[in-house]
Amino acid sequence: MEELPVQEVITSLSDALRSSGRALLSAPPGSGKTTVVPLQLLREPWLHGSILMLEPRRLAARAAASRMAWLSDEKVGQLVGYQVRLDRRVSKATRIEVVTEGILTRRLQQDPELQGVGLVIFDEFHERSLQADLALALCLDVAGSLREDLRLLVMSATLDTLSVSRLLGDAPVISATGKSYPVAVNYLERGPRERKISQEVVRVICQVLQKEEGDILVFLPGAGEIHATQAMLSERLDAEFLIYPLYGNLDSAAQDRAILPDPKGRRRVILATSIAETSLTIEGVKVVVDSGLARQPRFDPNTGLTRLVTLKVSAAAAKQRCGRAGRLGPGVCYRLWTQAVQSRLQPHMQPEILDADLSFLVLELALWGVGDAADLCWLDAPPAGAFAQARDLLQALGALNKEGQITAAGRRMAAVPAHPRLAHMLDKAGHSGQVGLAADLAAILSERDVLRKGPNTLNSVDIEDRLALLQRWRGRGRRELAEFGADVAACARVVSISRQLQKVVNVVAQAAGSPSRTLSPGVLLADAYPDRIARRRGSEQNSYLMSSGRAVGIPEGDSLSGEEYLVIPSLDAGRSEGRAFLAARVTPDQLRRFLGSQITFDSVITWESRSQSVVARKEERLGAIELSVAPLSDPDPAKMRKAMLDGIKSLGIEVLPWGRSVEEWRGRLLSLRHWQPDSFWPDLSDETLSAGLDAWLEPWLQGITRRDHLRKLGLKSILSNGLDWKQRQRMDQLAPTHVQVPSGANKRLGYQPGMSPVLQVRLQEMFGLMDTPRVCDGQVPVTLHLLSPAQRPIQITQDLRGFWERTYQEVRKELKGRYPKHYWPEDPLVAQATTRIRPGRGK
DNA sequence: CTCTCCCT
Repeated sequence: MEELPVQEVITSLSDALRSSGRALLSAPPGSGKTTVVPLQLLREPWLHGSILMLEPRRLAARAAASRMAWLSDEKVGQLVGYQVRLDRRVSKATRIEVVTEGILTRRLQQDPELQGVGLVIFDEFHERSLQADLALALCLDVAGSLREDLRLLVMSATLDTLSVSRLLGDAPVISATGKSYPVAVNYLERGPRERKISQEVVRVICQVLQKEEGDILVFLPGAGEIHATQAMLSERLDAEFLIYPLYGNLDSAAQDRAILPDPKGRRRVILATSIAETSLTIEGVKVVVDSGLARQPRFDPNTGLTRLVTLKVSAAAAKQRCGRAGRLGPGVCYRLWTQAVQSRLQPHMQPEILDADLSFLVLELALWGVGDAADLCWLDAPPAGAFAQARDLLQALGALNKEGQITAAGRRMAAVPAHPRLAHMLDKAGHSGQVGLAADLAAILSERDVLRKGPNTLNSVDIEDRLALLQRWRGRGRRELAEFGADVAACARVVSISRQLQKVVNVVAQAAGSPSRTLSPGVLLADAYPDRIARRRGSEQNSYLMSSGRAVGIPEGDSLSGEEYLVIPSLDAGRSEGRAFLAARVTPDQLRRFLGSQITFDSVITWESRSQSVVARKEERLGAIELSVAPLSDPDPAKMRKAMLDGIKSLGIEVLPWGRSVEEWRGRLLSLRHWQPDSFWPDLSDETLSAGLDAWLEPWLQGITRRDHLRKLGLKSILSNGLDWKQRQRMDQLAPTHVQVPSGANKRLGYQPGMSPVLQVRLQEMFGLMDTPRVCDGQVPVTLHLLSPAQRPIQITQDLRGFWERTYQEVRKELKGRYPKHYWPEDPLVAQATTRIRPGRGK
């Protein structure tokens, strides 16, 4: 104990704590701070009461307690004790108690004064877990008001010491050195054709095995990369090398195999996630190969879901990984990135509080009496978006009232050691006598999956398969459990957790009640996860839409494949489609019976472009999913007309029955509007009609529900509806449909908006007329298209008089040659107009 | 060839 480097700073640390009550100890791994500091400080005369030390992991808490007990020549539970979930070793004699983070929060909530405690130590604070940040905020609150004599010590390996010191009220910073061996760092470039990280890692491992001695620890981001690397590596390496995967979801027997050195002394390659960074220590490692990647959860407050992202590690994490090669003697570290990249790494990983589901934290704060996070002091305050999402969820679960204050149900939920959703489920189950099943479900969802995953195991996300394993565990089939693909250690843990939950709920529940009804797992879970009830999407076998509107897939060939309705409590949000990890069947009838208040009935009246018609249906919905559809018996006529209008808008006004006569009528009107802009002529242009559809067309759409029905519309009478009798008279007068020509025939005028109307007429029919006919009270001359007897155009003019005077004689010569039998008088103005070959003769 | 880690 005397040799440890932290000994040198104990005196100054003690002085700092005595005088200012707060201190920050910065010491790298191997300094001995976790065991030396509590034991030494316990002897200080200024300390009144016991020491409470916080560890981020159960394993670390137990290990620290037993090491300290051993150093003080005692058994654990005497002077030094510990408490983690489901395991408590303390006695009246205990003066140093090591606890995990959740335990400290519980204790603070039950006894905010922390009676009998003189010093709280936060170990490994640089990991910045959500729980540790919360615990420190609560302790600062206590030490600032109720217990001004409570001393606080924050210990960390690498940390932004300045900001922590400021948070602690400018507490003194004490630094100690570590005791570890030097590790030589090598930076490597990625090979040109190595597209996958596993290819690169395999190449480096093969080189390193030849160059260096000792076991190799390889850091990879996740299980996928580990398995890919393992497959490639086992092809390349002889059997004399041992390859072990190591990650959290691996069962504990496999984890143990990876941690301990080979008794026969064969060389080992351990392919690990960041679990080997701090949580597990592997004996005999001399070489570290670091991919530089880590997977981290990202919580999205908009969806209430978490997804995993692969990120570059922080400089601090890379240093920590490196250090794993220098525990026994000098080591080597190979980094699969360049020095240029190294200089751009983030100094620290994002603290959990900035990227996590905050529902648990917000419930704890409400129980503490704090509705606004700003009432406490934080190193990084909880983000407003996630905070608001958590408050909304807790309100929906009945844990908070509208003002954000904790309710009676919220108090009961806070006492349940599980996620607030699961606590809510347990609380409700407590009243319906279904605690056993609810506790099993909550335990399954809180702990590692009891079903092992691998090539030869059951392919299932069905939570009922897990319940069946627990049944077997409790019954006589425990021995064969492994054959059914069970992770035996995980089963044991889940069963213990379930027992603890049942106990808590039965104590807390107001009326434990007799089993009033038998609820299915799906029903219980639907109540806790109403936003994750899912319906299969159409013809897809494995794709679902959740009530929240998000898409989720289940694995192909899963035992739940093809199920119509599921509740999906556990999933990865993914980018566009999520992936389900655990799900339960549910039926629409169950949803109606137990989630009735969340089901809505919508009358949907809408244009459906597929059938080109208005559809009116009654939809029974749970959020984004549709439980049933039926035709609407008495749809609101106004909404029907509106939907038809939407259809017409989407198709464009071309779909209306524009016949020739409507177009002609509109041409006349638009022409008048052009000639008399200040008069009352309405604007019936395409643009204006399209823009004003709702006003002019809507009243006429009664009973019109399909595109075909539009033929029935009398468009001309609809459009002329805006003109009164007098205006119509005036229109006929100013823009007549026909004019009479000298031959006596009535000729149609062709109106184009903005242009003079066109009169097409054979030249012979115009003999005797001196001037161009005019419309619009004589303001607008028509445009004459003078035609030959064969209706070929001869001349276009608005000046008939000029034509007679200047052009006629020339035209006459030509026509005479081509139509010799026809009548071509020398003086057209005195000649008689005719519709025939010559005037006065028969046909 | 699929899920990082941790906690009441």
